[in-house]
Amino acid sequence: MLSVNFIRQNKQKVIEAAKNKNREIDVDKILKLDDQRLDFIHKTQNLREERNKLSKQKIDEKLKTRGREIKVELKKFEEQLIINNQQLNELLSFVPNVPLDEVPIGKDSTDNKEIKKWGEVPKFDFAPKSHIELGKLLDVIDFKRGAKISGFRGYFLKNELAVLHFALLFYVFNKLVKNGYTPIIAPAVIKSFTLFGSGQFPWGEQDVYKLNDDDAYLAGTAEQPVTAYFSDEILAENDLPKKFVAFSPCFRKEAGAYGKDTKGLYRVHEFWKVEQVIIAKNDYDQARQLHEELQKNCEEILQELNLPYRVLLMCTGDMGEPQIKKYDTETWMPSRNNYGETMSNSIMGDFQTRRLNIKYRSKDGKVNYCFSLNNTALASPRILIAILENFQQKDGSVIIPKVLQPLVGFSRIISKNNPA
RNA sequence: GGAGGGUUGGCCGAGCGGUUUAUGGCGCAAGUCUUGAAAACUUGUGGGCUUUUGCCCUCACAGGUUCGAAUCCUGUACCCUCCGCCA
Repeated sequence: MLSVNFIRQNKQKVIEAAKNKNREIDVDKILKLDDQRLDFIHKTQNLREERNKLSKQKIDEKLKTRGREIKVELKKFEEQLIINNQQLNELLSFVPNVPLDEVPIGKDSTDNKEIKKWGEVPKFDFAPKSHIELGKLLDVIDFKRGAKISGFRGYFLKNELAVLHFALLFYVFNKLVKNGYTPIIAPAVIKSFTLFGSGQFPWGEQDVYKLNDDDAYLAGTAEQPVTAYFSDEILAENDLPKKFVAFSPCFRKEAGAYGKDTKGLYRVHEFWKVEQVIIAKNDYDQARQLHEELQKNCEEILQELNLPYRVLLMCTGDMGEPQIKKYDTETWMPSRNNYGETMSNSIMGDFQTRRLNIKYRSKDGKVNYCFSLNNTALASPRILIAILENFQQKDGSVIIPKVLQPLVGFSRIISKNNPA
């Protein structure tokens, strides 16, 4: 959420930003509604002032009559103010955040800028298999029964891969704990305000599972519960930045992605993620530094796993509405013959913290909105695609990354004689 | 699911129809003092409107009663205790 005052003072910038993010907004209508809002505020304030003065005087019938009149008038303006505020907030909630100057302007993913490449893309002297084929051969993924039990995009992870899945998540979680991040297990059943707060709503409602008639939804990422952790609180500047490494299951309807990546583990309804979340003070330079730190963390993880990857600086047209700068980290996936997104690293500025009312008191006593950032540390099973496909051998076996071998207790996944 | 008790500022905690502009304490910040720090003292410490002065709102949230509500009534949310169920 941007403040109306910011929009008023940076009208052209806000209009440009929305256009660059392929969004339409009506800034003039917003400003007109705000003018009306101020008018109603003045009217109600004057009436309240009169009422307060009245109630301090000695009461007689004449004052009582005026008191009743004030009550009626006040109610009229208060009701109009409420309607006005609703209309204003509705429009405001659709205004996307303004990207930083270094973000390239572009229409879609073709305009993203590749800023880094790491690792050697493997060259196979045999015909490499996809993770779907490997999963079947090694008896470690069961899509058929997954669909039977869970439905479209359902899957079971089995045997060594189920163990590897846990090992990966734990390895990454523990690595960031050692880096000083506060470990946290986040709820996946969350209230709607957290989804609005993170900026998932109003844009991405169709992608979220809603439970029954309660105010209960399934989280699509731990970003949602963890960013909202400090909602309605005022933190001390000395305690910032707050850095979290969060674990949660993630649920996505993928309603806008029918027909896209329909096979395999790439795009599934249910997965698990270790997520980095930072709540920081209102400082762009520090935010940029923390953004780089989050980036370094996720790249180290891929390097330790020895997976080839590249980093993209996302253009305006391929960014989410809340974000002001974003890196996507993509890992090489042989079956796609391309890199596939495995991490997404964003600065949100105060967009989320305004919606969630997260503030801090600075050393001079002033209260201001925090900044928030987040980046994936590891999402599984998507990362398993890269591991299975990059480390496959001619005989179909898969070598486990060295750093994980002590955790899983084996060094290779080999094909089963009698796959179930 | 059932029965009670609770929710006041960054935190603790008074107030239970009108001098409450929400007592008091703690924490935090600034200032005075000091070589520096501590202590002590002074001031400040939620949001909005307003050029200044000042005004309005804020006692979980939403309604209601009243000339007037932190205070009385109703509903909702959340927390605590106990019973039941349960990995």
